Amino acid sequence: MDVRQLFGTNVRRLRLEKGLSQEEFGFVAGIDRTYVSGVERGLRNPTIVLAEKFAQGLGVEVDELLRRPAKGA
Amino acid sequence: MDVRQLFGTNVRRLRLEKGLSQEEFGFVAGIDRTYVSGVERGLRNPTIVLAEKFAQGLGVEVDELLRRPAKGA
DNA sequence: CTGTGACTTGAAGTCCGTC
DNA sequence: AGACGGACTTCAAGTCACA
Repeated sequence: MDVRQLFGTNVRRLRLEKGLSQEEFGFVAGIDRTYVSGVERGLRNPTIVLAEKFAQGLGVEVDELLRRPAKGA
Repeated sequence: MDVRQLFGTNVRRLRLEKGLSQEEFGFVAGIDRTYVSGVERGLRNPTIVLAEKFAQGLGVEVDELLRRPAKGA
């Protein structure tokens, strides 16, 4: 699994859990909505600084967004 | 603590634990020695794809490099 | 062996709009 | 609400010489 895909999947999951649209999330996180879209689809390769911006907007730690889903869960 | 500093500190710690010089690590990870230097000092803002390259070279998961040191340890 | 400044090229990141 | 396109500016990627 590609890191970008992994990152995007985690972002989407957490964003949905918070019941936010891409636009709303982009607004609170201070990130362009088209960029959010690209990231969630694994098309973008964000920097670690941007990654933290995503994390803060989602209320989680950065490393959580790069964590591989636990198999046994 | 800035993410870049955090990332760099983790990289340096892990690299030292493996007893590698920046040059040696750069070689195994396929990253320029000066780039490694810049990252370890928190001057660079690597992308998540680069971050994974660092992780692979160090034999750890990506999220580990962005993990904040546990206070109670 | 490492730090550092400088440099070119490519991609990150933003903004516009459309479907 | 979200996918997707183009054009644009900024900055990261990657490498060098030198301390």
